[in-house]
Amino acid sequence: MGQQYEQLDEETLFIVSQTFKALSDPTRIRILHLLSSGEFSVTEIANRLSLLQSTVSHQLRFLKNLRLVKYRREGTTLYYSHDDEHVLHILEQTIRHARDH
Amino acid sequence: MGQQYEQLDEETLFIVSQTFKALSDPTRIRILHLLSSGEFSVTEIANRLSLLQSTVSHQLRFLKNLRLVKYRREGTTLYYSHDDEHVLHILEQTIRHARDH
DNA sequence: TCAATATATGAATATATGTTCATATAAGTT
DNA sequence: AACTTATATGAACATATATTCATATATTGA
Repeated sequence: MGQQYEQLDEETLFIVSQTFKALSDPTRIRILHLLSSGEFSVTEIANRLSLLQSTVSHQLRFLKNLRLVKYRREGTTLYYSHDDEHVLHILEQTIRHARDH
Repeated sequence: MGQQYEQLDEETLFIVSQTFKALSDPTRIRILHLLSSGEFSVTEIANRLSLLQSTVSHQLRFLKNLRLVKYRREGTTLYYSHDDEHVLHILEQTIRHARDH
């Protein structure tokens, strides 16, 4: 096996580092992990994870900029859900790996 | 499909965030990506990636603390190589994914 | 032991980042 | 329009982080 080494161009490097940066913060991990099980409003997320509404909102913006989450509106409520299967897969995979010590 | 949601304990959260933090920096990504193709000394890594020896050494220490790399000594030279197949797999997987836009 | 080479380390600095507080915006209801 | 509820935003702050410079350590060979 062993894939071949190929120089990383600036753009790829940027995308990859941004992707992992999104997954490097405990709060964002918790939010994404929660969203892996369904759709939740900002308030619901804050309540379930014992976080301030502002904190959740800021982090959701971060995740939305990277297109890792999306939302739909229902009245004044915004329901957030995940929007990147690949990244979610990597997260869940790593969580399982971490749990096995 | 759809795996079940399960609360993340502190330890798992820490391990997962640390792992992704290691992959969130462009310099560390470049080092790990280079090491995916073989064994290199600190000086070789610095030359190939146009980095200061000190920078490489600091980042290698970071990666070594997380057991993502290891080294063997030959005289005064330390040859570093990767030491975590799982993390390397995730990195290469994400690089390929990023390259497809 | 001295010199040369390879690597590690610590301090300093600049920058990035996460959270909090206060407040703004937006939609719905009366 | 006023009020309520849900969410977003901006500033301020504290902390974390990456890089650089100068220097220390370690190994080898003369």
